[in-house]
Amino acid sequence: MPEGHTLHRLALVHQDLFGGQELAVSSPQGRFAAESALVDGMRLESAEAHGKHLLHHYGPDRTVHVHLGLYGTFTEQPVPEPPPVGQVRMRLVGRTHVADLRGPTACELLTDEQVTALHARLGPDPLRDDADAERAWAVISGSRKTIAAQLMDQKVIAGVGNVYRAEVLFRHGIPPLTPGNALDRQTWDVIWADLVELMHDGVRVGRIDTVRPEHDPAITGRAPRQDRHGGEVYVYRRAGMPCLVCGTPVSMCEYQARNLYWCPSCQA
DNA sequence: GCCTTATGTTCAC
DNA sequence: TGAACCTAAGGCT
Repeated sequence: MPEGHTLHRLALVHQDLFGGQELAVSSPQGRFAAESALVDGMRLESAEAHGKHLLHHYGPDRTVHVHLGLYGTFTEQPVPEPPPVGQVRMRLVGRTHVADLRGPTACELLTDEQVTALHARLGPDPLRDDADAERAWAVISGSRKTIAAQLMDQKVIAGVGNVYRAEVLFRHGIPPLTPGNALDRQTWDVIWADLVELMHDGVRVGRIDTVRPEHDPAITGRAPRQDRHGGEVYVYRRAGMPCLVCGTPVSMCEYQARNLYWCPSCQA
């Protein structure tokens, strides 16, 4: 679930369901109890996302910061408020809906200064209007680190995760281990533009779909679709399965403690 | 039912 | 480099 598109979608949903309302904020599990008391009953002014970080702004020095990590979830349901099921770190209750947060890496109250610092340590986000792709290019093109490594570095570019990394590199035939300083400007422009489009699609649809219609296995019959990431993709988690474009088995290796997927033929 | 794995990050050594 | 965090889903028995 949680790459940048998930958090931006949550920000939109929360803005829609809770924005402008005074919320009952609690921590049924207890681990956020002391801090939730400091925003309980306050009006949610706005919700925003930057990369994989979600921010709920209640007022000066009253911003709740959430990072879902690998398996955190945020779920919404209509009122009335049901008894909490499992470990609910934070619960929001508004006029019409209840939202429960489970298993996050981070759920904490930030001062305005800390919010500023958070934004400052994150790179441009393809899903934000204020994103400056030039900043990311300056870092990438000036480094020998591979494009695969830099796409996952949140201070270089915010919101891209393992799925979008694998898919955007595949879609443009880029070998994952290409050093950043060996990429040409045009290739970077194409990567950025495609991330903007793919990730906006992800926000709209609520899952990651990257396969172009002409390669859709349901149409070409080349391979069964695999759904474990929630959408339809070219190479992510398809190791050993035939490439949807050329039929070569998809490669995988462990790279910097994450699985890296690519087509050895299309991305030679 | 049990085991493995995961779209992520931080911290200790 | 590896462990910790601590949840859910899928595959297996």
